[in-house]
Amino acid sequence: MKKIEKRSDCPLSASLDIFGDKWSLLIMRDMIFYNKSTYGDFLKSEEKIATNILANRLLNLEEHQIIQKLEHPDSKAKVLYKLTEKGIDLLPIIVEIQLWADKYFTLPDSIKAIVEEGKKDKSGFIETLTNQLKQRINE
Amino acid sequence: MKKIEKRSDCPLSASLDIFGDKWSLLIMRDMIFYNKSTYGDFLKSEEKIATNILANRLLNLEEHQIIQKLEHPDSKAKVLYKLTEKGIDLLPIIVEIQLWADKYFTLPDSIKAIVEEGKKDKSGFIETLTNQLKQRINE
DNA sequence: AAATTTACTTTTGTTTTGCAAGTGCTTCTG
DNA sequence: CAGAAGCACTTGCAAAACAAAAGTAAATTT
Repeated sequence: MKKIEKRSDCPLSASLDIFGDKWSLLIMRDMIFYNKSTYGDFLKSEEKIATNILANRLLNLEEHQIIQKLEHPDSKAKVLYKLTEKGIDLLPIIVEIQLWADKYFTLPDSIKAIVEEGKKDKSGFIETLTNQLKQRINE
Repeated sequence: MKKIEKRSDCPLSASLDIFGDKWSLLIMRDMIFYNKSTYGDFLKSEEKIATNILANRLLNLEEHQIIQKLEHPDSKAKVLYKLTEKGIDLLPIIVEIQLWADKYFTLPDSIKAIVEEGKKDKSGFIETLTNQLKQRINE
């Protein structure tokens, strides 16, 4: 899809080449925290991603093996998007962003609860959730 | 500069609205790890950011109080860009991205060393560097 | 005082994004 | 079992963001 031109050897730069945009990590959030797994699920998110952008991002994430595309058990019309281990390992990054936001913004109560969990015992929270998610890979 | 349209109340989304692009965190990396502080410094980076984009990003980071613009002690022709506490607190995010990259990419030796430090004792590494950087705010 | 450095701005494309509509394959409904 | 609806995209087009190059203006160096 997009030309892959590595800007430098810097690991940060290389990572941003993959998910350094306004949408990719939101898709990951939806998969990790809200268990979303279909195209339609992602479209329903609060941020209202455009359908072409969503298709583009899903393809990109798949190409980088952060998600995988599988047959949906319930219907042939559906596609099941599933996290890979590489994708699950983005969780610590997302949590750190949330904690930063918690420090400097006012969060809505609905979200506050989950961020609070990560704040109390960060590595425990990440480890537990990561293990849960990795379990699901082989289901 | 840019219209600020918060896409949602999600802390992740709000954070990505600020630094969710391919350049902002690289500028932060340059300030945090390489002690860069002037426009010219940032332009010299390996990734070759365009001057207009750099100006735009610096303004954006300043507007969000992630960096501050000060008089350069050495010359009136120079501008000194300095991290704020809010900016320094992005360090854990950057470190997590580097650790993720370390797990899934091959890093060049030059960078490997510093990432290795963060890997051995993540929170110690972050805390030490954060303290150093926060010291410098009041200099 | 001329050349250079520094921090931008402007101009001119190119690329990406976002919206709306359309496509083609399933699956449900009467 | 035909038509409607659901689902995962694709396409077309205008608007916005981005990128490369050149230009500007103040400060500093030579």
